[in-house]
Amino acid sequence: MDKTFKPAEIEKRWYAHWEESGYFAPGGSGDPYCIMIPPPNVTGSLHMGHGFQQTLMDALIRYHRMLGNDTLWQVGTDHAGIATQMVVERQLEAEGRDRHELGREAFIERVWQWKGESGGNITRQLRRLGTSPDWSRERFTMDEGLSRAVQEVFIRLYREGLIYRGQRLVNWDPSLHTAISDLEVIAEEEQGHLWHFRYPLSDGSGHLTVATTRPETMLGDAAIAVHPEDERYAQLVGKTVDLPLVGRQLPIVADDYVDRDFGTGCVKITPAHDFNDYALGQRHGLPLINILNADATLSDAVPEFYRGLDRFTARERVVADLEQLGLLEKVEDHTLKVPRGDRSGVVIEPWLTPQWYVDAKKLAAPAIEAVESGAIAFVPKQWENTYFSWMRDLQDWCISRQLWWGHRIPAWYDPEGNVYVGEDEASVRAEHGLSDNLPLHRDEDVLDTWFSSALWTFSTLGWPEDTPELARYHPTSVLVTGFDIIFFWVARMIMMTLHFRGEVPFHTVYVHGLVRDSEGQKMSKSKGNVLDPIDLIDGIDLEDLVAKRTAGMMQPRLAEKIEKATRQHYPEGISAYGTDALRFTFYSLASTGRDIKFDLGRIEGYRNFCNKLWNAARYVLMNAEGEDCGQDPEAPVSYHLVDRWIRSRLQETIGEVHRALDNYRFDLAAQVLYDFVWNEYCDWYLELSKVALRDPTGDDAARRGTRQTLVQVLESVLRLLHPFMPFITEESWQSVAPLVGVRGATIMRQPYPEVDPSSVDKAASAELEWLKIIVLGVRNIRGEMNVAPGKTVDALLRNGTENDKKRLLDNQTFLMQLARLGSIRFLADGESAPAAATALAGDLEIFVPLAGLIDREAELGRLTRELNRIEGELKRLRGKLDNPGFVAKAPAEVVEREREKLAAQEQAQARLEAQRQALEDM
RNA sequence: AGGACCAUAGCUCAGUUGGUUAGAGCGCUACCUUGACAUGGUAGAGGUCGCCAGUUCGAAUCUGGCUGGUCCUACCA
Repeated sequence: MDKTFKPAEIEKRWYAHWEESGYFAPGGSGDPYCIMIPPPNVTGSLHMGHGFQQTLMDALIRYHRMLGNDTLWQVGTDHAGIATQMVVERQLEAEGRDRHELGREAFIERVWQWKGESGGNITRQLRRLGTSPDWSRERFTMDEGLSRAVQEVFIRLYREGLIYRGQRLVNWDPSLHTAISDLEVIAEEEQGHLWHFRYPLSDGSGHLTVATTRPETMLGDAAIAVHPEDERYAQLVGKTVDLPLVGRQLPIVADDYVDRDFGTGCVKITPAHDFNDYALGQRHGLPLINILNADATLSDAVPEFYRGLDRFTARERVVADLEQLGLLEKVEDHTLKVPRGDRSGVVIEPWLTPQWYVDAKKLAAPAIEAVESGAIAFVPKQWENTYFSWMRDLQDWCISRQLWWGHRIPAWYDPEGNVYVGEDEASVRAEHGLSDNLPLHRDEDVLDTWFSSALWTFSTLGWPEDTPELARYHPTSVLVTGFDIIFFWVARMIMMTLHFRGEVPFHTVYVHGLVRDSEGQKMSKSKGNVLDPIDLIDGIDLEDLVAKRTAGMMQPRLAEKIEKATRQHYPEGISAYGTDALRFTFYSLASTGRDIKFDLGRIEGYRNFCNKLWNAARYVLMNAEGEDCGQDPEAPVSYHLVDRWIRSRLQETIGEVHRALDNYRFDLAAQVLYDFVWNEYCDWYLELSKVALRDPTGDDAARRGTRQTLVQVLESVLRLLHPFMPFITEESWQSVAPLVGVRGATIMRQPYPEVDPSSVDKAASAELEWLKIIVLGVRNIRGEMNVAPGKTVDALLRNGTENDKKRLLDNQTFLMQLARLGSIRFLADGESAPAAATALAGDLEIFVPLAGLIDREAELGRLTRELNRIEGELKRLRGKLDNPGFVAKAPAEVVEREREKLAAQEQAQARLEAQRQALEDM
């Protein structure tokens, strides 16, 4: 074994072996346990959020697999309609072509081809994380089976009246030429202007002033609205104004939507280009004047002069023309929220188009009920509120997209515009008795990607077929997801699954935080602060990292800034930490918080932890291989105190890990394991074992017991750690397991450790605590007195009980080795203590004689500091116990505990005070 | 505007139903290459738990208010 842990080689070797051996497939006779992967976007590459999420799921899966559950982790990707189409369109653009030139069929062919070449990227990366999904069942939302499920769902919802086609305002992306959902629109504050225009009253009696942030929309104005109780305008309601530049007469209407205090209190109403205006228009029967084409140029509905202009050019033109006419009253700077498409980044237009909708309100009621009743539980629970607030105010879901890549809507139109929904053209004709010469054309649109993702839990298991997998693994056990897609995906899955399966998609939704950089900033390409989990595993040098982060940057200034920041943050690049260290870091950060700040310092610490574990295994193997470790059940074995102690502590650790994992507290599990391995097993037990194994007075049974304990505890620890650090545990386990008499092809399929109550040993714990206090007391003296580590000191004990005396007898060798003592003994009756440094272990006093190596003044200082601390403690305790309310009302055992503390502190004070006197008198 | 969440050591975070001397890792200081490990060991410094009230015998923990920060939803043209 190497002196340091080298992850790269063993990771590749073990992963290939696991996958080839089929260890990831379901199996086991226990209850089914199933997780559906939130399908990553097929165009994507692995980012820290994926890494984090996959790692959490893998721990759950490996844990349950080892618990004996029949474990299915369903893996796959989604087709990401817009994103994927954009990628391929950009490729075409680079070739100087576009998709229209290619035609729909050839274009889709091209997308499939691209998917075949690059779609495996993300799954390759998932493998690097050591995840253990059942790759043989990998699915893609555009697969034949899943497409069938999508079609089936669409047709059935249509027939049930839950899908309908309607013409209304949607969020239109003028660069992608498609509708997008509310959730794909990001509205952020930007600097703009508020233009004030005068609209002359038709009767010539003056004008009204309206304010707008989007002047070009005035060409589509249909009315002016004022507040019904606004006295300034009351007499104008019912009159009309002349719309400048257009000449149309607009009615003045009263509506309490208007805010009297904003601007002039008069609002121009453009029903075809604003969601609020649309609603107002409906109330007042106003016409919809659609002034935009699909690409956001002005349509034929505007005066000829403006037709075909881009919306922003038209804006300048309209402002200039109104100014010319003297109708521009003023322009103010104004901050407003501008809606932009999260993919394209362009300003989104509310636009009037025919689209398909799901009647979400009807589907929502049972979905709300499922969470209220506890059939589905969110962890942490607070996310249920987020879910409810979204569900209670649900809008109908626009599911059509004007794209080519996706599930094409199974609807056909005849020349009259009648719609027929069905599996294919032939069945539509047959069902509706349409003659063969009636021309039908299929709807051009595809469905929102989330429509197919909403079916994910059951479509991946074979629905609408009645498969055995569906019966066995559905409902699934837990969904692991980020809070950012509770609306997007979780809610829709619940609605669809309840409707089509009559059961919930999963029992638990575990909501994790979002990974951010060390300053809490969201990681994004444009900020240049993204970390690729693979780079943390393999390492990357500075130049490559800079190149990677600035690649494809449109703005050179931004690239420069990113380069500078990167060079500052990672002057040495990033070193290779390995998968296990990365994973353990993710677990340790997975607390209940919403933000996960990823700090390189943490991963370095856990890389060191891997190395610690590695070296602990090295030590154990060096001492156990080729030796008698008690594999033979006939050989007599006796356990020394230290063995009984570590075995007992192991049981507590096992219990805590179970509790933590059952509550999705990966951070606590990681903490408990780290603490046990490093601070107990390595720091104390391994050191104690050295003493035990070298003890010339020990017998074979005892040495056998210690070796057996060394290997058994390590072997258990490896199994405990395996769900978190799969590679290092597998590699070590292969060498360690035979020493405990276990042989197995893989640790993956070994049972997870369970608490063995018979190994819990309170007495051993107490005695070892005693040993530790003495060792730490002497070490503290040595440390503070600057005694050279190589030098031994002597220790004298006084005032011990019979128990202390017995313990000394039993543990003398351990004390001497661990505290580097030359001798240790009790003072004889009547023997006076020499000038010494003092430590206390309860009643027991420990003296380390000064005898030339300890500084009297330094010891006086040390005693004084300790006495001051005790003084503070006494004050606190006396204050508490002098309070009659406390003594009367607090539970008796609490009062008793405080009294004991007080007595102990008083005694410590007396002892140390006496010692100080003694030193001062010298 | 409404709602949610957060505020604990220099940094990143734990702290279970109120009772601990408030913990961990990283960082910091001193000493040490001792036979598993310098990706290490030993010892140490460092916190009036954001602020103010209240409930209680007792508050980091419960309640209210304030301040600061993050996010979500809805948006005023």
